[in-house]
Amino acid sequence: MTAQSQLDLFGIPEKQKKKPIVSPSPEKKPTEYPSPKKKAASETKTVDYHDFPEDLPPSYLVSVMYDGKKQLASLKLYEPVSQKIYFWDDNTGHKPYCLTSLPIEELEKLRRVTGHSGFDHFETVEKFDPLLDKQVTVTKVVTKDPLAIGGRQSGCMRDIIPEDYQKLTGFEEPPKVWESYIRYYQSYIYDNNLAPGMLYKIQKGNLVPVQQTASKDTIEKILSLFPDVEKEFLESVETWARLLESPVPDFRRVALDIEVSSSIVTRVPDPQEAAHPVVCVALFGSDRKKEILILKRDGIENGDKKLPSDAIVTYFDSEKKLLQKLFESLRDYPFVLTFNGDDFDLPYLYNRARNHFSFERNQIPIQVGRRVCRVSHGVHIDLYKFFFNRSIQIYAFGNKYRDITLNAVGTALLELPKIEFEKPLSELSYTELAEYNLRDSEITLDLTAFNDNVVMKLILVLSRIARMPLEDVSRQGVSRWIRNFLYHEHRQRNMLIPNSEDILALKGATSTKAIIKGKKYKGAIVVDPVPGVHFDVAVMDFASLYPSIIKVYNLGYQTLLCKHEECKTNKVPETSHWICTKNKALESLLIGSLRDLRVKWYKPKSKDKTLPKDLQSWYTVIPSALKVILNASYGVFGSPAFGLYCPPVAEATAAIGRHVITQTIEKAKSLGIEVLYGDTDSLFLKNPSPEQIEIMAEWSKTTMEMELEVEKFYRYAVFSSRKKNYLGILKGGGVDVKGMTGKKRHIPLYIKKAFYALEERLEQVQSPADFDEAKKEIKKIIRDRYLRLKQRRWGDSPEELAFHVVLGKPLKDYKKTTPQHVKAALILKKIGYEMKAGDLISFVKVLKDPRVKPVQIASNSEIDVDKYVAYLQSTFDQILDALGLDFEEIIGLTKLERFM
DNA sequence: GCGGACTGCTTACCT
DNA sequence: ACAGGTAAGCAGTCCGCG
Repeated sequence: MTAQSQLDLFGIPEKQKKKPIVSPSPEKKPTEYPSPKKKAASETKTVDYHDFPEDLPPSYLVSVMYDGKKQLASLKLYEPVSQKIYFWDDNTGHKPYCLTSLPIEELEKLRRVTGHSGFDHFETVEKFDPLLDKQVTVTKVVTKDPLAIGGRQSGCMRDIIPEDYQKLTGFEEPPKVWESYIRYYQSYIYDNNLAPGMLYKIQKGNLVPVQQTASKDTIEKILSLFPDVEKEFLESVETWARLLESPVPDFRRVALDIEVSSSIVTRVPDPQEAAHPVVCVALFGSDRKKEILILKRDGIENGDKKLPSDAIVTYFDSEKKLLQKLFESLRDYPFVLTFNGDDFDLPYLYNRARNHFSFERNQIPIQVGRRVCRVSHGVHIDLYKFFFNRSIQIYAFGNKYRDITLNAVGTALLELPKIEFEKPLSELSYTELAEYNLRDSEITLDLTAFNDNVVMKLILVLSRIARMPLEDVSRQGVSRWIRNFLYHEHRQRNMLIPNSEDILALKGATSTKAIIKGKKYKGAIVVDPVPGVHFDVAVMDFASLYPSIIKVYNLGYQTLLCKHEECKTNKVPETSHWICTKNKALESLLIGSLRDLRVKWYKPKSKDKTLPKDLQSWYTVIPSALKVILNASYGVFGSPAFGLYCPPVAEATAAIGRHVITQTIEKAKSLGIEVLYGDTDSLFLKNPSPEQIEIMAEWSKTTMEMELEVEKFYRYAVFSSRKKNYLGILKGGGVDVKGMTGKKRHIPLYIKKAFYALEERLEQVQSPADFDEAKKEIKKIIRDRYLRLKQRRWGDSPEELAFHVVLGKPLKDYKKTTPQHVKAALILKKIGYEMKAGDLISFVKVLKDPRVKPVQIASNSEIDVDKYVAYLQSTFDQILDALGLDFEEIIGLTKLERFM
């Protein structure tokens, strides 16, 4: 539950390694298989990258899609030796279907069903209904086409079965339809027990999974960590272990970035219209191959920028030829990376080519969808979407990047900033533009290549866990990942996948009252801190508290509020909910085994420095991926967007969490340990002895089955009376600052600098005796900053005084109030800036009326100094309280002056 | 007409 | 489109005040 961790994937960038296959357990290279016949990318108009080999050596399943023309599932496989994508079409005759409670005889009465152009046939099947807790007989309605099940048009099975049957019989309760919302290719993955990201081969035209014989030892080792567990739990661990211990390919890929000429500087060109020419394109390959395509234009200087000597630079007289060459180069790479390519680069290229140069569809290797753009010959990954993902941002990259722009993410993760120019892009020379363009593509590529390709590995491992194509897993959120792996497990066990609304109707009600207005249920406990400076503080926390609770307490939508009378006494504390004592919940089993695998195997592995480099890299990726999933595994149950949405599951988890921590606090007190603070799953203990710590850990394990461990020791910690707000100096150095204003991103740099100086000074303090001296210097730091403000000596421009606040929604949606950053944004809009949700607004506080001004147009003379003094005060009050200091006294106001 | 108490909105953060 | 809890600042409203 801790957000920060040594396990995040951020690190100093390394040179990308050249290695065909990175295998955690050394695999035989698949060279014994015949090499697939080569098919050169021809320059003719034919786009037939569908290469359907009879035999294919071990290849990674990277995507599954539905081919509407052929009406079947089509797979993309990445062969790591030739580094090409091959296609395989389903040959098993698998078809789309949904399930319904109506028997065949009744369904046959429904004309619109049997007469539907997409209708294929009915089958009677047995399933286990997890909501009714019994075997049921249902009818499988099989169709020729997924659209017949539940497309966007009306008249599909999902709608007409209940509608028409109700009309026919006049019954109040319409018959149920299940699994009609599942995408066909996902259904195909579930039914065939496929795992995207894993190795398959094609043998005499059939798809065959490749068994990983060499990883057997590792699997055995892992399983031996779980001695006395139930068979089902062990099987689950084994499945996860197989998915996670498989080798990883080297992804041959290219980053694409385009530049478009535009008349208005502050506006992004519309990709639908694609009205302006594509003037420059940069391609940056994982083989470090650089290609720059430049359109010749009137009046543009060549410029004197030196481009890299190994870059292939081509000038084009005609934009059409440029596009042709670009498409040809793109086809050479199985994986295409962009930053915002779904919404800009790819649709722009497609529409430009179609609308202005009459390209045929098959001449463009781009497929434009509503929200996603694919490349027809391979896999397109839009890194904007991936890095935008909150879970990835926080848990995988430890919140290292704040806003999601190529520059911000690039700077934070790569130390490779964008190239800046004083003039607008339209005025750049050819070589200047090319340099800029190439750098963007380089950043894009490196975002996936740094730290030994962690990002590619992360996407791969997530797609294995979630059973989703790489394209989807990189674009969708954690609730989809968790939903899909749970759906898959339902199918594997022949369980009916319940409709979300049925779960909600049966067990949707919560029974606690949230502290925050508008929330569904009560959450975690935050203990009031003991204000002051405390030396020798041990921070103990529960390892994955919520996943542990889900595991130990058997939580899941099936087991909460179950049907059995005899379970009703098995109450969740502080709620009216009960938990089943007869059956095991699927979520409990799966999340539990995943948690145990992370704690028992992957976390220790990640600290093992004796492993070879590539293995070390892999063993940092996996715990991060697991962390992302586990951290969200509780929250999704409280989210309506989640397919198995069940608020009582989330509510019970939080309630048990409160119970666990409350008991632990009581235990500490009974041992005579002072509890200084605690939040959700952590306890700050004042100077406990090693024995006391041991007793706490042991007690927690035996009485609650929860693992309580020391996370860190503070030499001393500083608390005010505020929750979620403290500063801790670690034993051995380093400062943790949590929740303090001085660290928040929106605060002006001018104030942050003072806060940082304070931090540095506090870090020097070794003992209570050192504080006297430190306090003196802290007073000086604050007084200096204050005086400089008063004397208006902050620099040539008010840059350092700017607040930086994100625009949370489109400007027009601020209806109830107009916050200051919105006022600033409105001014910017007036002078021609395009303002959209997610933009970071920088503004300063001024004396004149709207009291704020965008920093771009503000000058030193108009700054409202007193406002900044007030901010300085509130920022430092958070610390000064505890140190026994007073801001106003520090800046030289006497008690009397303050009173007045 | 104005100021203080209050509520609600908004953002950033913690676990 | 994972959750709830907390801090802070500001916008807007209501009420009392001869």
